[in-house]
Amino acid sequence: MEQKLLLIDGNSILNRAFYGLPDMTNSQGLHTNAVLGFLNIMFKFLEEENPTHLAVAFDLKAPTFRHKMFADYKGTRKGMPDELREQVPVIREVLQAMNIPLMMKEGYEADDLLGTMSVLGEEAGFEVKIVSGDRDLLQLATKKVQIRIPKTNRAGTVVEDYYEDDVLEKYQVTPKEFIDVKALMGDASDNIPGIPGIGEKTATKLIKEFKTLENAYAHIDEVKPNRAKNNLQEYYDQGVMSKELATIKLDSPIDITFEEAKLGNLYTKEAYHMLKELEFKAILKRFDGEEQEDFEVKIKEIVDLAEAEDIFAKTAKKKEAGISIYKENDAMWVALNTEGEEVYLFSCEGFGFLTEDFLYEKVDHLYQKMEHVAMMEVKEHLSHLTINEMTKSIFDVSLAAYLINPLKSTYEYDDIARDYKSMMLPSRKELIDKKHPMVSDGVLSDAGKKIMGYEAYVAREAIKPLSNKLTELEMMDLYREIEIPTMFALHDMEVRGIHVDSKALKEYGDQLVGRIEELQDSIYKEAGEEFNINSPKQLGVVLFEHMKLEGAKKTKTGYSTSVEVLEKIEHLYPIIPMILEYRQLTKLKSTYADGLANFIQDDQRIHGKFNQTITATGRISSTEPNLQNIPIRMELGRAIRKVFLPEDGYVFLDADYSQIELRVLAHLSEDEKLIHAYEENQDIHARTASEVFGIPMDEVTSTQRREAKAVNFGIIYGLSAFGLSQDLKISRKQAQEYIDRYFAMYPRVKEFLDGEVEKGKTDGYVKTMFNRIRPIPELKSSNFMQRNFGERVAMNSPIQGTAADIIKIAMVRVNMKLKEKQMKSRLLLQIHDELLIETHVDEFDEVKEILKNEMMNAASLRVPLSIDIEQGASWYEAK
DNA sequence: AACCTCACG
DNA sequence: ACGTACGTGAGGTTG
Repeated sequence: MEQKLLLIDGNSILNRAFYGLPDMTNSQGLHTNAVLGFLNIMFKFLEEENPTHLAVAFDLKAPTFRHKMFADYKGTRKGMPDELREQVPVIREVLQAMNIPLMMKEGYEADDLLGTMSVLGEEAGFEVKIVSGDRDLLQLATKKVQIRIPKTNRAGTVVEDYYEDDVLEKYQVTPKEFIDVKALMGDASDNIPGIPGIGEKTATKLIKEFKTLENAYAHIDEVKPNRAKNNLQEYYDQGVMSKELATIKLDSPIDITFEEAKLGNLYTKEAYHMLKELEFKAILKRFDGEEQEDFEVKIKEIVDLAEAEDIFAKTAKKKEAGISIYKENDAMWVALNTEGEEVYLFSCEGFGFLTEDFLYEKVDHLYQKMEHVAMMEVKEHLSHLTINEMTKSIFDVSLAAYLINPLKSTYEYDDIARDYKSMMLPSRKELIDKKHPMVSDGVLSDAGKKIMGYEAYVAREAIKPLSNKLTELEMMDLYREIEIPTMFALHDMEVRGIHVDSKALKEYGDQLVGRIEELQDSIYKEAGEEFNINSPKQLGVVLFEHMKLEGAKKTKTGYSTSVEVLEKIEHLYPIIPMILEYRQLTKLKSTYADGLANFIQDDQRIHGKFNQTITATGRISSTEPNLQNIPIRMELGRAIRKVFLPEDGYVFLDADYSQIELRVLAHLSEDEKLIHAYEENQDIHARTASEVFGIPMDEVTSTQRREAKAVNFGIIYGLSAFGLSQDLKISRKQAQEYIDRYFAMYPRVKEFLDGEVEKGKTDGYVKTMFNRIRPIPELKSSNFMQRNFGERVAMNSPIQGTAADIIKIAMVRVNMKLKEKQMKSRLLLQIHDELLIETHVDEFDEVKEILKNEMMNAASLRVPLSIDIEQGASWYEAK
């Protein structure tokens, strides 16, 4: 069998992988995307080529000949970003752990080592494949040496392959001549100067004609065009030097032998442990069973009533337990862990002796007796438990983990185990698929048992590390006093739901359809063709190519057809306002009219979900459906609020904070002017206008007030001149002037914002008034944009987050007050700075008092909190 | 699944 | 020179 040698251009592939994959870190904060990408590419080629030998070449860090020589020639070679730099030693170690030989030599580039090795390999009778992201290596192609260049585009990875003939076909020169082409045209990225004025076209033409640089010079009189001739004459020395630089050395010292490069067992213990630390789960799967030392819990199944009683009785005497509850249809399971790896699994599948009520009662009892009962997502189980805001033993693992790092997308047991116990467990997603469901035929599957076992075990194991971390970050009060009670308020809102008049909603939708069809016809007529107006792609082509409208702006994939673009040309073409209206109406129809209708339950109410572990700032999020983005700004959309109705005998009371974020800013910054303005209950936007424009309050025009309002908003968002200029449609210079003047008038605000950015940089996170943290990894990024973003986040998060804390407190207190007093009125919705109460008519005044009281006193700030309350027979009227 | 667009605070 | 306002969720199209 023929021997095959696979050579990998380490730096080049690592580089490709780094830029090809989104930023990624393991739980230690080590960047890992380049290493993962590299390994994936390597495995892909190993599988495709099935080589007998393998080696990877790297540049050594020391500056090499080429770069030293031209370090000043064309600026400096771009240093690699830190996020990539830290991954270089990692991939080397991983490869070494896999027994893959590395070729590295001071004074030689990876290119030179690859070139030399490929020549040696070919001479020794190998078929040679070189994998690189770099076209420079094409000069190494022969009939036996193939250069393979993987390219990532959308769709996946495509590989360009080059034997000698392929180079000739694509570039019209042989691999050796390719060097001369490069000597003429130069290569900025490689600091090869080339000959000025000669680009790829001319270079190729000259080399096709003269074969080499030297020969072209020898026949300088025949060189055309004139510019090339003159420059070649003048810069010939530079050309010779460029050729030298462009030539890959084929006589470099090679430290490894073919014997060493022989492909052996990649899947070593060391490699396994390294990959585990890198948290490359998918790659770990390649390792054989022996290496898969997956941690397993010992599950003991209990179906006997007496035994169950006994276990729960004994458990109740202990301090801590971890529990997992799973329900599907009529069956229900409970996993319980109190120590070690032993997990009891109680099931009431079908006709067991254990019942659902029994198990919930037992769990409830544990909450009364034990110090800590740990579970994930406790809110999902509250309907069956009697625990309440006062229950001290509730330990919600998901909530605790969210507070410690609110940036994660999931808080499942495997995430918790990895982050707080350094354990790599198979995830729910890995254990469950279509072939392996959680439950089949009413019986909990092996995968299901495993998952529940892990959940109970991890929940208990996580109590200490999570508590310690919360204490260390001084977030225990936030957890106990705000988040746990908030969980109950959210659960109450989910259970209550909000009444929607489905008939009125249907009528609203029907009324839209008529107008949508009219608009569609007019648009087709205007465009002179029929197309899918909902497709931005088709719409862009119709508007800016077929109809040749001006004002086209491109996005990555085509033309932008966003409102900002269309509004600019709204008055020039009749089709544009039609499209804008069409967009508006179809949005209302699909997302709201039809969308909401799908969620109306048998009780004629929509029971949306309120999520507590989603946002980075501590806000609540709303899904299935989203009840926090029901239209209000435009009248037509706002009308949909007429279908949200209180029950008979009730009215809506809607209370919202007035400018809570600006008030928070006044408090946090301690700016006396701002504080004073709020103490005096002044019109804050007019006041800002007066300060910024240097005019008396009563001379502020409406335009000036509007602009000042935008500045105030901008401050909260982490102001940029660009953003403000966009919003106000003024020049960036003008916007910058507003900002400068604002900060001159409110110096403490400036100090505060700068201070937050500083804190973010030193601590890695910023905090709210109630110690909620928001980590900002972007502040450490080497990417300008990312860092900028991080700075804005550092300015915004303490403000938005503190406001979120305050309304959570108010929400909890209002909800508890209504429950304590056993009132009929109930809290239905929270929309960031607003609470909606379905208020019994007999309780109207009392509820209003409660709202005022609890909302205004939720936090004590340097400025008063102020609220607006409205009432109505529908949400529309109450706003 | 990614992108665009747009609804809200 | 870079290309941006902060925080969300959903529907439609397209690959």
